[in-house]
Amino acid sequence: MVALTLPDGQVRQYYAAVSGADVAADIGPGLAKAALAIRVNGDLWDLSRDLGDDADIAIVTAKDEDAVVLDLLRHDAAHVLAEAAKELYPDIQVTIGPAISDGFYYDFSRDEPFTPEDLEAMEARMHEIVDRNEEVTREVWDRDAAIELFKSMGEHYKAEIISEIPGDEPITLYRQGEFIDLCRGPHLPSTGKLGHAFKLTKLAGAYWRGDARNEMLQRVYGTAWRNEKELKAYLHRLEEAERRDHRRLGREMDLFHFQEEAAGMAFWHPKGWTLYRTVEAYMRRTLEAAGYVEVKTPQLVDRMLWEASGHWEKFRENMYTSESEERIFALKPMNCPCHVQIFNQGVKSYRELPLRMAEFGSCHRYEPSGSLHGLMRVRGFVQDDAHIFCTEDQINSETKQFCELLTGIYRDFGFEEVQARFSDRPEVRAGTDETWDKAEGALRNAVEEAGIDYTLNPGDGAFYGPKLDFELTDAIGRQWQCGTLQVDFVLPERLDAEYTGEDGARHRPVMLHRAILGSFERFIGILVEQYAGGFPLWLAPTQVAVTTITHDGDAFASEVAERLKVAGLRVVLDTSAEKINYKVRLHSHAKVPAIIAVGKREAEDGSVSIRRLGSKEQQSLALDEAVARLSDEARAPGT
RNA sequence: GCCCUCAUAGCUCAGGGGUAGAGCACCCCCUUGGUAAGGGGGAGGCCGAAAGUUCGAAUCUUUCUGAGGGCACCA
Repeated sequence: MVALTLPDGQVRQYYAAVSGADVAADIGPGLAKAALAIRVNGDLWDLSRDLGDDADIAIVTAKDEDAVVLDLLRHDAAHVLAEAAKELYPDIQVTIGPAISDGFYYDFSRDEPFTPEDLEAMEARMHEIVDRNEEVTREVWDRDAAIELFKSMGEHYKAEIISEIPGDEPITLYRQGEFIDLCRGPHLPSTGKLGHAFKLTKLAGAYWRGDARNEMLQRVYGTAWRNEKELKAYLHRLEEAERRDHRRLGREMDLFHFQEEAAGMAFWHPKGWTLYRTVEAYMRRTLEAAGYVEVKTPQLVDRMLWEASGHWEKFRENMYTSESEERIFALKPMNCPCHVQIFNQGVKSYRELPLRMAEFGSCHRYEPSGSLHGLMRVRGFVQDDAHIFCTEDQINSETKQFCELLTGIYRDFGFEEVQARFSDRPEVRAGTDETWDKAEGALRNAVEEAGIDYTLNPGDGAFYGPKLDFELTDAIGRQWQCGTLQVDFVLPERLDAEYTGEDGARHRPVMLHRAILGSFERFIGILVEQYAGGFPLWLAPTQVAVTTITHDGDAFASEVAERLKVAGLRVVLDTSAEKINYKVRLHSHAKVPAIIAVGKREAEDGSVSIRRLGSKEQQSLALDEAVARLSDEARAPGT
């Protein structure tokens, strides 16, 4: 006899073996129809599986927790895709096909590449398979028999996967129609349950087992949802992301461009550079207020220094080099060794610590061509870098201060949500356990006291010290890793940094490597996407457009523009012979936050009509009042 | 770096073995119109680069470069 306890506490007793489907049917025909899977003592099972023992159970339907249902659905979609692919191209090998966020993929091995037409054909076949409503059955196989089966089908990848499944795990195969696949499950009871709210989205290459030394497989990506409405919402989300794409907006708003001759390095246009300088000025001000000193170090440094710092050995492949006077120089990929050189000038006393040394350091790194991505991944960039030289005892307070500085800065840029990832000691590391204890404890305390949510990343610290990585969340929920704080015991040693302590003896300082924006390029890319180009007044490259309705307003418009400029605002004056409708449209497209229109009326009474970006409303104000309000709003944080 | 796709005017794109086309943007003229496109005219391209096939290549082939989507990488 089996006793099954439902979520509401009700206990059902069965004398014969029952499956989840049986129980659902027993409870009611509606549930039987809606049932997708069953939860058995917390684990998700197929409906067809026999429930052997007493258990707490819950029938899973489409109404259940999003993540669970969507995962089931997407995993099934991957199987249906594989079935479709096998039907259409019998010569291919299937490998793996998991559910991922927003969808699923399946990796295939095939000599001939898939074409976009193949993608359409596979999608069409998937819909057919759903309509066939094939029953999905679970089978437990003997390991060797399963390996033989897949080998006989020419599915060598599958055979390889089976042979690596731990011995104590059962080998389960799922059959739907003619298609049989190795899978942990669970699956929906039949292919019809998938429904039609899915779409194949893209073709891509992917290495077998994610290793670049292996064969490149062909990956087919798709998205799958419970219903058409959700699918549409998802596609809409993609459009929204595309609308915000900084590469597109960068061109449309005339902020920057890239070209072949300098792949991965931005050409900043006047408007983009204005934005850049605004961000830079803000950072300079904020860092100075936080007790940093700013420095500037050389771009091109002899390899001797990189050898001493250890970069030459570890990162040489990614460094640009140049030769002259029979010496090899490298464009700096980081600023830290140079900062230590400044620290090392003269004799440092403990009284000078913590020494917070900042640089807007222009760095170059050779990034693989395939990884370049607009401003987000570039080869030439400027870090908002700084190194804090301090004692071990100061790690705690410096970290805490840093966390506060960072959240304040993110907030000023409109990012409220910050998450941290805390990476502690790796297996192979420098420094004593005692020092690591101290450093880890300091970082963890600080991030907690700063009220930042954090997750643990055990063993992922740098060999020279633990670190905190900071992620901010943007307006459409995407996360970007920008800030970092790394404790370093090694570099001061390698480059022989020291200070005289209270005891008169020489000591090694600890170095905290830290950045908040990460790189200006990337951060500005994120800002563009965050605001979809519609910047708050203080950041907008052009803050006010002064437009005229008729030429009667030209003289007054010039006066208005001049007044605004004197008040420190970035203004364009548009006295062209276009109609006001056209001008409003033009400057709205340019995402100018404030459009002022002046005509005869305004010229006569010395007022202006202001229209804010995104609003259809106009506000009529006296010129003085308008200048005061706009310049007040345009004031950058900290000024 | 690897796989797939792409590269035609400033932008978005059409065309396609017989030396190029639209809309917007740009310039000029007319229009002075009260809040998201008034009208007319003009200028603008060696069709990403190189080689090959061909009587003839923007079009076909190959290589290269760059871009897009992934994978790998990301001190």
